[in-house]
Amino acid sequence: MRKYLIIGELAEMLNASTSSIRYYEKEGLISPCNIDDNGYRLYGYDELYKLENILLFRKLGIPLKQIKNIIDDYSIDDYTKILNSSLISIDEKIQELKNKRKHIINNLNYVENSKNMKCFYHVTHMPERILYCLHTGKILEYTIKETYELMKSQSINFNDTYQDSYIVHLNEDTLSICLLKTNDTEGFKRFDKIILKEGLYLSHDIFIEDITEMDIEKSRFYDYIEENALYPIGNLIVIEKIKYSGFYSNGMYYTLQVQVKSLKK
Amino acid sequence: MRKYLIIGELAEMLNASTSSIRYYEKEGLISPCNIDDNGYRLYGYDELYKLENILLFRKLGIPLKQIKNIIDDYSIDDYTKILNSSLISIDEKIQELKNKRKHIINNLNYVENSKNMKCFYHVTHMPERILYCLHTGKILEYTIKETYELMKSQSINFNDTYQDSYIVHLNEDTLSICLLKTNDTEGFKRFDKIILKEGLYLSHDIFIEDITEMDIEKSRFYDYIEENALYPIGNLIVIEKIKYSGFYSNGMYYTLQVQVKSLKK
DNA sequence: GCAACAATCACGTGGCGTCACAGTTA
DNA sequence: GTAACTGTGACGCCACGTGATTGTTG
Repeated sequence: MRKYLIIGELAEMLNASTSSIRYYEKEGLISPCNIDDNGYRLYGYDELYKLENILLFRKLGIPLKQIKNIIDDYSIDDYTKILNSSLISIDEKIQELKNKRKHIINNLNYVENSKNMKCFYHVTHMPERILYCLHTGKILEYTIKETYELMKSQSINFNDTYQDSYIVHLNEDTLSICLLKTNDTEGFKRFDKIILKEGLYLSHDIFIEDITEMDIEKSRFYDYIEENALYPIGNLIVIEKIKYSGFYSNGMYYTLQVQVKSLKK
Repeated sequence: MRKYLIIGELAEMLNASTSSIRYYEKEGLISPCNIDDNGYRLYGYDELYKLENILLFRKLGIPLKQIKNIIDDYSIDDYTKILNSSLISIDEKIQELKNKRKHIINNLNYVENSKNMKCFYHVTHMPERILYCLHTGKILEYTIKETYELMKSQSINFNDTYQDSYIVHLNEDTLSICLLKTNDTEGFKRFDKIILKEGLYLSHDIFIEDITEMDIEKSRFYDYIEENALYPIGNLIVIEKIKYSGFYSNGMYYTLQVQVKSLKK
């Protein structure tokens, strides 16, 4: 019986492909311990364990050149260093994936809500939120170029407004571009802020294709408040959910919100 | 003032590169809403939101062709379907990364332990563990080819023995290839199993270059037991940690283990 | 005038996969 | 004989990045 493994057997043991093993050889990472009379590559335990480590590093996203360096002048310190650093990058990736997860779930919830939007009113307890007022003006009339210039002049990252936050309109006369955050955020401290107090809020999600529909929606919202005997406290908050207005819409998603005193107690 | 964005401005807003935007255009995913007199591409809000969604999908690892399909015949159902499926793949990725994390931490602990190996004896409480006996024979004399054939004939995945488990030697006369698992595992039920009872175990990690050193290590181990007035219960368990014997070794890592009755109480 | 943009086009990159063609094994 | 392997070498793939060359803007 043959003593060593041929390439396909090695590949099978480690769930690799023969072409990748040959590629690693071409790049100088691993070579067979022997060549059979028929020209076949032969591999032993050493190559098995070595290849397994190479595959581990590849799974960690480490490029072949770097793996080659690790192999070429191996030291325990380098080995642990690279494991430690990939531990960090794994943690970062996990965090990143969790954020994406949250983002997607928000998105899915929103789509779900928009299906049965008519009846979607809910009262929830909200933590204290902070509105950073970046600009006051009629944002809806802004061209994209003007929005861009505004954000640039204030050093605002579009992703900040897009990912975690919303653009909020306060009052009917003086619309403001605001960022809504639940934590006081370094880097936004230079802006005026308005605190939305912790408490019960009535929320209503809407989708409108033309801004003229907004008035109708607002009066519906207040009708609902009256019908359900809720007492509104303070101003109406209009949250513009740009992040949900992706490529499937010709309109915009908003959330109408107001703090309420619930009577049902 | 210009009304629309030029390519660099769009790229800046979304943290993309101009070359990727042009590439997306070449692939038919997005096109400017207008071309300026000078030939510059111009983009508006629609393109901004569309591109943002493209970038989101790219971040989720969805290939451009598939994104193009989503754009070309868009439906809410497809949109939610793809978000749901990437949710699943994100969860899988998170799980995979967590497993890698565990693997790396084990590895790091092992390297750390191997530094001060001489003094590394520890008594810990272990849960019930199950030994699946896959084969009985003198494993140490097996060629790699024989190991391969054995695993193949038993439909054992090398990764199973490698990732979560260890090869275990029971008794001195009848060495066995065993898989050590903490949960009863579907797919291994066909094998004989031995239960290692929950309880206190003395562990000792060793690294040996030649199997003849094993006897010395074993007697050292029993010396330690005697010196520290521990009562051994049952057989000595020799766990062969193939997964730590990567490309930095010419030998093999083992853990010697035995259940003990601690006198210090 | 000059730096920093824009445009187009061609080529390079990593980490393999795939294919053609010939020899080998079970 | 035949299917499934092995070998070598060349080319293809994705999602861009890079660089050359030319034109435009501020």
